[in-house]
Amino acid sequence: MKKLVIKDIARRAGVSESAVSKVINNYDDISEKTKEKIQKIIEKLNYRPSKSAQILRKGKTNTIAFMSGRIASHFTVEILSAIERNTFITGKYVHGIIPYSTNYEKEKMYEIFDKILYGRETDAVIALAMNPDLKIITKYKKAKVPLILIENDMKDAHSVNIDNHKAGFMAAEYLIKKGRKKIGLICGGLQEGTRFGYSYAAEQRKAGFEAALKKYGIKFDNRYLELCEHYTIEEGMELFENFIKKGIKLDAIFCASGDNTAVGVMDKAKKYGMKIPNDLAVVGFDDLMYAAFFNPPLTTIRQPIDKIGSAVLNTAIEAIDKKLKSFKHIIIEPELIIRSSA
Amino acid sequence: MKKLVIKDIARRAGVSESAVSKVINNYDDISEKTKEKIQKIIEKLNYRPSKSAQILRKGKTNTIAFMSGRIASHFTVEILSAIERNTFITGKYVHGIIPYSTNYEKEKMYEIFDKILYGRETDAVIALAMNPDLKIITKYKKAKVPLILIENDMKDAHSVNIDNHKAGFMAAEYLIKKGRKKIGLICGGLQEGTRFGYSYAAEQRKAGFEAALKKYGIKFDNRYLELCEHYTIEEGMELFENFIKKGIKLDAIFCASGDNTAVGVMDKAKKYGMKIPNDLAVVGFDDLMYAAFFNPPLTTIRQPIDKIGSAVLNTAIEAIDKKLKSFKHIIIEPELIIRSSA
DNA sequence: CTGAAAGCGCTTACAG
DNA sequence: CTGAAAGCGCTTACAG
Repeated sequence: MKKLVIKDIARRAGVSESAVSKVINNYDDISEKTKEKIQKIIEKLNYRPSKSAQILRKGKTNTIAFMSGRIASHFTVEILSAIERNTFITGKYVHGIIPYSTNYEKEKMYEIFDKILYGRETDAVIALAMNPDLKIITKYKKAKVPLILIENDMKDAHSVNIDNHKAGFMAAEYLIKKGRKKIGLICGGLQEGTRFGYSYAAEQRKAGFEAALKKYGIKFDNRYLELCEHYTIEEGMELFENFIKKGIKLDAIFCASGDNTAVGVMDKAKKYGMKIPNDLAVVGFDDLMYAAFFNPPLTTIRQPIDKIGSAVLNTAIEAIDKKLKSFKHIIIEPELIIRSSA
Repeated sequence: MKKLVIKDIARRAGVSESAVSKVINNYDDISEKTKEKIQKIIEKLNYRPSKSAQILRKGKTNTIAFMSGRIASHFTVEILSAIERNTFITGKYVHGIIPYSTNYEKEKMYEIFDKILYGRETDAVIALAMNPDLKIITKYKKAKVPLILIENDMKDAHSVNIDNHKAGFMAAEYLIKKGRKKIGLICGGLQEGTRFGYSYAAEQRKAGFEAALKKYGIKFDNRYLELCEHYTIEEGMELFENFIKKGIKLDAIFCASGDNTAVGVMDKAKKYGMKIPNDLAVVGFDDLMYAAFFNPPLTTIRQPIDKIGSAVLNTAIEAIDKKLKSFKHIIIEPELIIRSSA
């Protein structure tokens, strides 16, 4: 089966390739009659223009990169899916979102940033929980390739975040008002040198958490902090045991690192004979779709995923279309979802 | 910032574009000396070849399509992620897997199949739980674009499946041996006309389920069957209530439609005051990463996702490299994971 | 080992 | 309104 090219259509229709191209691209400097004739042949032969040829010629890929540590993370997926839903709504970049995962490796992250930029692979980049240095930001700015950060905020790039400070504050304040005194914090992205590096969002959550403690006159004991790296259920279990090993008896834990961690914490705490929330109150982060079905149902901070998704995609589209004079920094309100775990 | 092209590199190195191309493509008919000189300049200027130009010229996209109803489904994600992990292992098609979602619409599915094929968008297509007609299969075969089906099986396409018949059998037999007599079945993909259409995998699961019943002399009452369409937790709740409404009192339910359904069923059953597993045993399907943390922990059929992922990717790669003389039909063993819900 | 030339399949000014 | 021509940025025979 020979591949169909524009010349084949032109020949059969008895017109020029330009004419066919005009039909493909919906230009209007073409007569209705010719247009119809060409359309019929295109449909009959099921012709579609070669994507790569179009990209090469137009210099526009109609494609947006979505970078994350890995797509398998359920939070990542919910974000990606929200973006996808919004492509259907706007009709733009449908099937044009390409996932790139850094495998949580910093080097790979830089490689991908470079590859996309210099290889002109996509029209824009959406980066979830990525913490590139200023050099990357500047390169993208200079090359005028829009970069939209989620869970990060830098002056010379667009960004969409929830109010992480407020989220941390809300969680802590809720626990304090419930009478909890010894509140542990599990948080990722607080240390530069590690595999997972620094996260702006995490820092904000911690700051908000501490602000609430301070407001109510509670001093934050640094031993009440455990650092998260992998964001898995298993790590939540380990981290809970770290508190035990340190001989610390908490009456609450705020898992700023996400619901996965909270699931692990609850599971392990129960194995130590603790009742949740009586002996230990647990608050998660994200509100995964399963949060209401864990044992007990998880109290958590909801990230309004769909709002984030639409803000991100719209910003990307506007930036690609050069409708943005300056960098957008969108803040979305988090929400405390109260269930049974706290 | 002017975009760097091969000519720039050639000029700076004082060589021809061909020479640069040879370095990019790792050809060896070039002297070490020239090669090094060119490499240095490429590195210094951070040059990357234009992907679309390469694709256009080489006729190979280095890209594989991954089709599914939507990527947001957690099962889909786990499969996609397994494929992704395997791209890192093989070093092939890294960041070359492009998700296409049909939004569960049959028409969109056909549109995507055509678009990919005629627009030469990818080198191969992996289709999860898609049920295209013979015409599509034949078109792909003729065009020699490899098509790998997951959760479906057709003569003229590659496929990777678990043994769904056995899975259905295992689930039913386990419940019967536990003394359950009135076993309900929730299953998707059994009806052509609907939005979600027919699924080969679902049919097999049901057949296996019925085979076990038959073996133990239990007659399957058709009122014990509820049809699933959306595979969500909420639908699981509804479907459970359908049994109640029909006045049917079951002592077990096998959710062949997946763990999500099982979660919904358990939740609603508890609201009706039933104890799980005492009053109602529930078996799910998939073994999602959260399955052990629901209330109670879910007994379920595990799909060995990573095995599926590597089988799928390897088949795709082999097929693209034309190493396959005939269509591969890979069957992977399912596994019954016993926890507390049954 | 090196490079000039053709061409992949389109789109875009431009002339008519 | 129509079409001839140039060119997007590469790679691939091929001649030397």
